Amino acid sequence: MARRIDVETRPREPLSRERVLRAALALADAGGVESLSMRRLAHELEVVPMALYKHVANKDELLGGMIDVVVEEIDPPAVGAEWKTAIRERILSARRALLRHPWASRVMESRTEPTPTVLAYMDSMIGMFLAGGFSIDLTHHAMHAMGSRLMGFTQELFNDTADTDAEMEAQMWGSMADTLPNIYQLYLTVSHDDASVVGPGCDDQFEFELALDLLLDGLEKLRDR
Amino acid sequence: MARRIDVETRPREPLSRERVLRAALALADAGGVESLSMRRLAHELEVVPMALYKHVANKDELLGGMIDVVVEEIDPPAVGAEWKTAIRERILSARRALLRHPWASRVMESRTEPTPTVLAYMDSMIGMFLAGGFSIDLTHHAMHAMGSRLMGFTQELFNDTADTDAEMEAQMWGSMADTLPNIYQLYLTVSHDDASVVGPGCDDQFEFELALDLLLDGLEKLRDR
DNA sequence: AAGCCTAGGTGTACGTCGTACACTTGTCAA
DNA sequence: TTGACAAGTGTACGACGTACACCTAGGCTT
Repeated sequence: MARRIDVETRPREPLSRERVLRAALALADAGGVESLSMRRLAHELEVVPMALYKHVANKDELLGGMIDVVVEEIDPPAVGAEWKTAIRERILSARRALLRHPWASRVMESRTEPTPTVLAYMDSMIGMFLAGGFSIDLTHHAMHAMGSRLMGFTQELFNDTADTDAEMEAQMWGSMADTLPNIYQLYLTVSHDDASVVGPGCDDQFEFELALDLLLDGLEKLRDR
Repeated sequence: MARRIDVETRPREPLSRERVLRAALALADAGGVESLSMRRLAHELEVVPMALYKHVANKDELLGGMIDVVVEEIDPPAVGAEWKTAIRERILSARRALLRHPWASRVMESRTEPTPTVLAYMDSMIGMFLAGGFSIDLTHHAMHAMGSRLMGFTQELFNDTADTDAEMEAQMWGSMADTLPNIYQLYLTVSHDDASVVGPGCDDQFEFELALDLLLDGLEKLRDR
């Protein structure tokens, strides 16, 4: 009887919480969060599913850890800058992190409890408002008014990234002229705007900054009143 | 051999899409959306799981139908009112509908494609901005800036309705004084504010209206420029 | 009256999921 | 040498959504 041959010569570096998180990030980045299962993740790491549970309590904690990684990618507050530009820049940095990991906003929304890392981010944001001369009460209102936009969330209802085939889409727009005249009108004007647009004729970055500035300017007026 | 006795005398009214939706709404209202499964829903209707599929294509379509029911609860636009109060009132009505069905916002966020009912609501919202004298372009920006708030979404990051036991909470706040000083400070001032508050010392309705007015006032300024 | 179509409800089965629990194995301290 | 402990394994369970074949009762055509 032949003895077992080591078909796998490399000793396979051991798992670790960090390695698990990295692989989970990669999986979610590549295929969306719905393609991230404990079993698939284990498979990716060439390990049996239950091995993950030695490094992560359960799937929920895994998701929390993944969010922490994303939040930690957000730049620290700029030093010495005026409050508004400092907050603005930080939120734009958060948005960049979120765009790098499109699954993150959905995951955050689906969770009920914030992780300590997220709390720390919120705490630092509160500090930025206070440092900008906002009273405690007004800072409180500001945090609520900004809401998830503080984390760079776009807060759009539907990300129109769904790629339907062109034919069906054309037919849809055709029938829309009668049933949804206003949306149709909007679509017409937007689609032949200037060329500095993303996707279906609409610059998401511009829209985000516009809404952000609307809020920040409004808050500033409240502060100075 | 005794013939089978009808132990079930009432003929059990037949299923229908509407009956399925109503039962699904009830289930989600009662126990949250995570307690809504096709199997449980079928059980509630005293029917075998697969029977549902004669009235609903699949679970996703069921969720879409549930959202439609919620959206249809939103009041129609007030006639003859000024644009800002009309939009304001309608959004507040949407918020009331959402508070009646707390699962609805999460479900909407998790979907990629809007239902025709939701599209109709958006269309009518666009119409309200146009009727208020907004240009097409500015209306477009307004719709983006309002985002999911148009549907009454609160856009808070974490709904602090999680009821942890008091002891753990007290301990948490204790350690927080050092690690999260700003959140702690906010908590201190908010918790002994005036008594016109809801829940943990914070009037969600007030915060929602404040943020809403911030945006509407800002948009109005853009329009008049 | 006879036959048949069809809408609506049933039963069984498959593949996937998260994870509990008992086990082996490899490593290092005493 | 022992024996504790951390890390990985194997098996199993109860959910889940839903494909597919089947039954059955009512109403229509002939």
